[in-house]
Amino acid sequence: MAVRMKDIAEDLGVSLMTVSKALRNHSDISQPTRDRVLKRMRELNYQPDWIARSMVTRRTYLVGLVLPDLMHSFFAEVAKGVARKLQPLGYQVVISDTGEDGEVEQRQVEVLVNRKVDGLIIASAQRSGHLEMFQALERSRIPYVLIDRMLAGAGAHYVGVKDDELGSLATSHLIQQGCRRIAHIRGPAVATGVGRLRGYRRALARHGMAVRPEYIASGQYGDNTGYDAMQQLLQVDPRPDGVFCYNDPVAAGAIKAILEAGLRVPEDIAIVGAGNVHYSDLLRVPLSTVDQSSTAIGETAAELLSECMQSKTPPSPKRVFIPPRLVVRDSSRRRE
Amino acid sequence: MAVRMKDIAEDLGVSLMTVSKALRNHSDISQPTRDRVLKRMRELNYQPDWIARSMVTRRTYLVGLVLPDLMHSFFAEVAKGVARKLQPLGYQVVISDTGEDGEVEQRQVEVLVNRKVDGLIIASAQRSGHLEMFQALERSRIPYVLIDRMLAGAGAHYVGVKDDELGSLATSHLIQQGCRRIAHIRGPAVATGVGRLRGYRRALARHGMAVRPEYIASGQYGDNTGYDAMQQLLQVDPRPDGVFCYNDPVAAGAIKAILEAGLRVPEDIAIVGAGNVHYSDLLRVPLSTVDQSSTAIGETAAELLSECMQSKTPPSPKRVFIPPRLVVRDSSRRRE
DNA sequence: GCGAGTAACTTGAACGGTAACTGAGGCGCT
DNA sequence: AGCGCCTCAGTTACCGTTCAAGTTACTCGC
Repeated sequence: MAVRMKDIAEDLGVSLMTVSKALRNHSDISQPTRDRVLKRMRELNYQPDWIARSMVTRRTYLVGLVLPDLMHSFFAEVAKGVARKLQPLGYQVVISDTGEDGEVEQRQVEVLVNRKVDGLIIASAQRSGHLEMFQALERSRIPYVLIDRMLAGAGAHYVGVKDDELGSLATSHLIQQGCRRIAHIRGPAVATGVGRLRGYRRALARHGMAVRPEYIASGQYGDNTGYDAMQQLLQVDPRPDGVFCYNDPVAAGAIKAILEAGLRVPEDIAIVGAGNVHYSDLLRVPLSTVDQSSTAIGETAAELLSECMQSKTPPSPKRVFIPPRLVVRDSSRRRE
Repeated sequence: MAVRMKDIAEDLGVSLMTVSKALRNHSDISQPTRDRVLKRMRELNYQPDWIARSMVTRRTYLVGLVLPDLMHSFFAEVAKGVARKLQPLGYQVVISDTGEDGEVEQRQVEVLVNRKVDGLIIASAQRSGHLEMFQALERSRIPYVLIDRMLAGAGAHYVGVKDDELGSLATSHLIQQGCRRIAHIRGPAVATGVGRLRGYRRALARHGMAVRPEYIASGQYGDNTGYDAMQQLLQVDPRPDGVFCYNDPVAAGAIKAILEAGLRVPEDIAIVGAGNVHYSDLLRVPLSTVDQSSTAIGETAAELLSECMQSKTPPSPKRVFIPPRLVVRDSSRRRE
């Protein structure tokens, strides 16, 4: 089997503790001894046993990353950001895809807590108001950072954009492009969905435009719901001339519906999405969108979490807002 | 702190071992005692400590999933398939994104082996011929399954498509659609790239068409390389009228280049990709592609691996080939 | 020349489990 | 009565590490 510290100790005729100290370059050991030990370790290719170590240190160097949907490239990008920051620090990332299901999420978080991960990063699929999971999390004393979707509840760390700002930015852009009948395909009743809707409303109000309920269609997360929602909007009279979509997949679906109806994007209807997924530029009509700096979100969350995991006392809740950034492509360009 | 078996034992006035046996419903325990123990466990919400258990059982219930790029939705889909199969069995999946870098991959695999994962699923970014990593893996006795990219080397388990078959299928399709000057944007020198190229060659040969070196452009993995490669191909005289692209992102980039050059897809140039990524239908031109059943690959690999992890004796290497399936969309439809 | 101080190493007890024995009774059989 | 066997529970010994608390042996000041 693998080499253990004991083997090296016996081999060198020193005690186990000496080896252990040398390994972790503890202070009270002489340079010659330290060298002898380290040399032998290298020779035997000794690899410390994480499990045994975890057992006594109570740290696993495992971090849980709980995401609603890995196939949504926004989250895949976040995951990359998280891993990139955390791996150099010696952490491994356990990714869990909840399929946008709050209950699955809750179970997964339980499992991860049970596994004694050192920390968690969560883009929660919990509906607003459902906070049991977080109360349980608080009790477990495991530090966690929320990303993308903020929950009103307890003062948790958060990294993401302000969704109302995002919604407002996208909507204002459509107004500036000359759209006058602006619709919104809203997302589900999670924080992001609600916030973006609020931003949409606010932007309209600020420009003195009325919010027409029939211009607010319910989507969910994916492209087919965007397709369906858009078909409904096309029935409304007068037809909208601009649509702010909850996210890019929804927007892509909406564009498909518009083109199939024989209309043009952006001439007849301008479209803005959100997320700036990496293939936005390759869609039927290159998609205008609001960039959320997904990689930065992942990296920042990872940094914040690693701070929390270092300090013994839980630092006061921090909220990092990443400014949303408009990326204009063809789908909304109506004026030069 | 958390409840331990010891607490329950003392609480009930039985020995620790009794509790342990009851928990794992070992045979030599009476029903009444078992019930008493289990009841108390539930009351105290006892959660076995994975780490302590791993320490002695030498199993971690962790599985490593090593992928070249999570943002390529093909791999994200595979990951979902793997997780879906493995989580119900009590395994957690540790995902590692190697960024298509063989060295990073090697380090990551080392880390995972070191962490004593129970098994590995790998879509390797190793260039063909570089087998050190796998030799080391064999030595570690940790079961592993290769996916997507087969390596000629040792008899490892494999799940994926036959890439030459895939290449041949795509190329034949272009021929059937009436293309006569068929180019290929090839992938890197990993198994998939090589195999698809071979299939392309074979299909041309079978139809008595010559393979023209200037029709084979070097791409890599991503859409921008597809874009660049296509621009080169557009310079060739005579211009190709059909292109089989290494994968969907490459194909998407190629389409962008063609449209920007003022040509039409598929009328001037027909395009086929591979992978059937979920947004294929939403691209500039809905993309014809070869489906590789990514989810099925993930699930099958997971099943195969869990078999290996169960049986004490390493089962003989199995290769599961998933038949590639042509999905025709607009980008290659030239005949009704 | 003696106690205090210190540098360098050792000891023993966890950490929370599991596995392989060991042992106490009860029962049926000769 | 004595033997073996079965059922159920308890004992003991780890698993590989870390940590707090020793134990040496040597230096130093007075």
